[in-house]
Amino acid sequence: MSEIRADNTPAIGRYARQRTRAKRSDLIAEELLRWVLLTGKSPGDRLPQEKELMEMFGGSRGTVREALKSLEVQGLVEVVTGPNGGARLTRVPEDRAMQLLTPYFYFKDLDAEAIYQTRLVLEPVMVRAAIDHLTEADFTAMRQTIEVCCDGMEGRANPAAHRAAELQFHHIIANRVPNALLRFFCIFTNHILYSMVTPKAVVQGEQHAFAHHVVHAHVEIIEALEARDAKRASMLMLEHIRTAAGMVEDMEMAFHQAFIDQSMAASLDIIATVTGMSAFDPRPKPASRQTKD
Amino acid sequence: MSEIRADNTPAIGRYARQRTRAKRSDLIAEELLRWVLLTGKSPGDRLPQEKELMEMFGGSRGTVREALKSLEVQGLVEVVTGPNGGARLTRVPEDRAMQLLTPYFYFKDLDAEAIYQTRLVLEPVMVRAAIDHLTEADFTAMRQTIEVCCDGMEGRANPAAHRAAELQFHHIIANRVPNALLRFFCIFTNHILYSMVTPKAVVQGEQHAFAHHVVHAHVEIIEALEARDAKRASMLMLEHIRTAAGMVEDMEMAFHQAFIDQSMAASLDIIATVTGMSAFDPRPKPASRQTKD
DNA sequence: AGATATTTGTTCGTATGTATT
DNA sequence: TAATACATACGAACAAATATC
Repeated sequence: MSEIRADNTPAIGRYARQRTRAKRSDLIAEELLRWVLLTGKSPGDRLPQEKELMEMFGGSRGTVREALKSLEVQGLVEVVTGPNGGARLTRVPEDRAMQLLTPYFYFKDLDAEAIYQTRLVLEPVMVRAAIDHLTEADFTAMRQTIEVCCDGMEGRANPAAHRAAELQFHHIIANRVPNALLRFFCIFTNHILYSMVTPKAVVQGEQHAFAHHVVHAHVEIIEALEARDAKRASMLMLEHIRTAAGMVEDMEMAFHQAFIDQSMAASLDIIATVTGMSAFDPRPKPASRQTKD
Repeated sequence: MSEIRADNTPAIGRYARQRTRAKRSDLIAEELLRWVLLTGKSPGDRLPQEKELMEMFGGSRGTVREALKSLEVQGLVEVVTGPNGGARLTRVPEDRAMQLLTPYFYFKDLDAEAIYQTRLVLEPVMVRAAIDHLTEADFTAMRQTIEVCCDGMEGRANPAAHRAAELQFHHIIANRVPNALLRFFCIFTNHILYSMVTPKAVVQGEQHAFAHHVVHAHVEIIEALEARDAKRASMLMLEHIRTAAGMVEDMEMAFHQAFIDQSMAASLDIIATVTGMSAFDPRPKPASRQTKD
C-alpha cells in the first residue's frame, strides 16, 4: 500500500525477501545483533559466551555457533578462544568491507570503461577533498610509488609491483578524504580496478606508453598537491584519468571473467587446486580420535 | 619489500591480517570459493552437497556447515533442503550487498553533511547517465512518489511513507544508470541517507518547508528528464541537492548513533526486546526431545 | 493427494586446542 | 607447570522441508 515502485525498482531499505523460511541460526544472529545494539555496546565489548547465548536464545551449540559465524563474516564481531575469550564487538575493518562488497560485482560484467567512468567522476573530487589533509609522509610515499613505476618501466621491478604502485598512488590520496562515505567509494573503485584489470594489463608488454603517461601525470599531480593548488591538481587528475581511460580501452584488455579476489590470487596455487583437490590439506587434519602413535 | 605505504595507508588488495590462527571453517570456505570460481560455475549451478564437501575438505559436518554459512552470509550461495537441494551459486542480490556494507559505517559517525556532499557529486552525474534509459513506467512511478509527498504535506500520508517517497524518487533514477559500479554508489548513498536520517527528520514537524522544496524540485526535474534535456536536468538536480543540504543542516537533525538497519528497525519490537529477552521466541522452540502432548 | 526418498536443519555429547592465571 | 575457561571440532542421531512418484 505504502509501497511505490516501478517495475523492477526495489524499495529502499527492503531486505532479503526470504524465499525459504528463515533459519533459526539467522533469527538468532538477527536478535543477537539487535540486542547488542540496543544495550549500547561499543567496539571491544564482550558478548555473552556461547553457553549463555544458548540459554538466551534457546538454541544448541551448533546453531548458536552458526549465528556467531554470521556476525563474524560480516565483520561485526571477532571471536577468540581461551579465558576472557568469546565474541567481541568490533568496528568493521575497511578491507573487510571491501571484501564483502566485491562479490556483488562478480557477475555484473564490469568493464574498464565503467570503472574509468566512475573514476572520472570521483578522482577529481577526491583530490579537492584530500588536498588539505595530505601529510609529508604521504608525499614521501607517493614519490616512492613513482620510483617503483620507473623501476618497472626499466624492468627493475616486477610487473605486479609496478601495477600496484600505480594504483597505490591514488590510494594514498583517497585515504586522506575526510568524508568516510566518499573515501570508501574512492578506495573501493581503485580496489575493483586492481582486482579486475591487473592480470592482463600486466601480462601484455605493450603498456609502456601507458606506464610513461602515468609517471608523467603523477609527477605533475604531486607538484600541484604540494603547492596546495586544489584547482590545478583536480584538473590534472581529471586529464590523467581521461587519458588513461582512452589508453586502457585501446589496450583492449581482457578481464578474468570470474575475477578472483586479490587475497586469493596472491596466495593461491591455482594449478594444484584445479588438478586435484588432494593438494588441499593445510592442517594434517585434527585427528581427534586417531591413534597417536 | 614490494610494499609501499604511508603510515596508516593499507595496501590495496590486502586482506584480514589474521591476528588469530585461521579457523578450519574459514579455510574450507576459502578453498571452496576458489574451487567454485576455478571450475567456472555460473549462478544457479549446484555445489557439492555437504557429504561430498566433508570428503573433499576433510571436515566434519558442523565445520563444513560453518563454511557454507560463511558463503551464504556473503550472498554467494543459497542453500535449500530436499532432493536436488543443497548449495547453489547465486548472484549477490543488490539489497544483500547494501546490507553487508552498511555496518561498516556504524562507527564512522557519518553526518548529513558527509552524505549530502557525496550526493552533490553523484546525483547530477547519475541524472546524465540515466536520462536516456528512463521508461514510461519510471516516470509514472516518479509522479506517484510526488503524489505521496503531497499527501504527506497535508497529513494524508504517514511521515515515514512520505520520507520514503522522497528518496524513492532518486532511487528510480539511480536504478537506470547502466554503469553497475556508479549505480551501486548512487543507490547506496540514498540507502544510507534513509537509514540514518529518516527517524528524526520524520519526528520533527518542522520539515514543511523542506517537503515543499522537494516537491517543487522533483516536478521540475521530471519535466527536464521527460524532455531528455540532460544538461538542464543535471543542473536542476545539483541545485536541488545543494538546497536540500542547506535545509537539512538548519534542521539540526539528530541521527540514531547506533543506527539500526531498516530491516531491523522495521520488524522490531524494540521495547519488548529491551525490557526482557523473554519476548524472544519466534518459534515455539524445536522441542526435539521434549514430551509432545 | 499421499507416500517416500533426499538433503539440509538442529540437537546432544564429547574430545581437543589454546590462552590466561 | 598445572589448573581453568573458553572456543573449536568431531560424530551420531533425529527433525523438517521439498521434490518425485
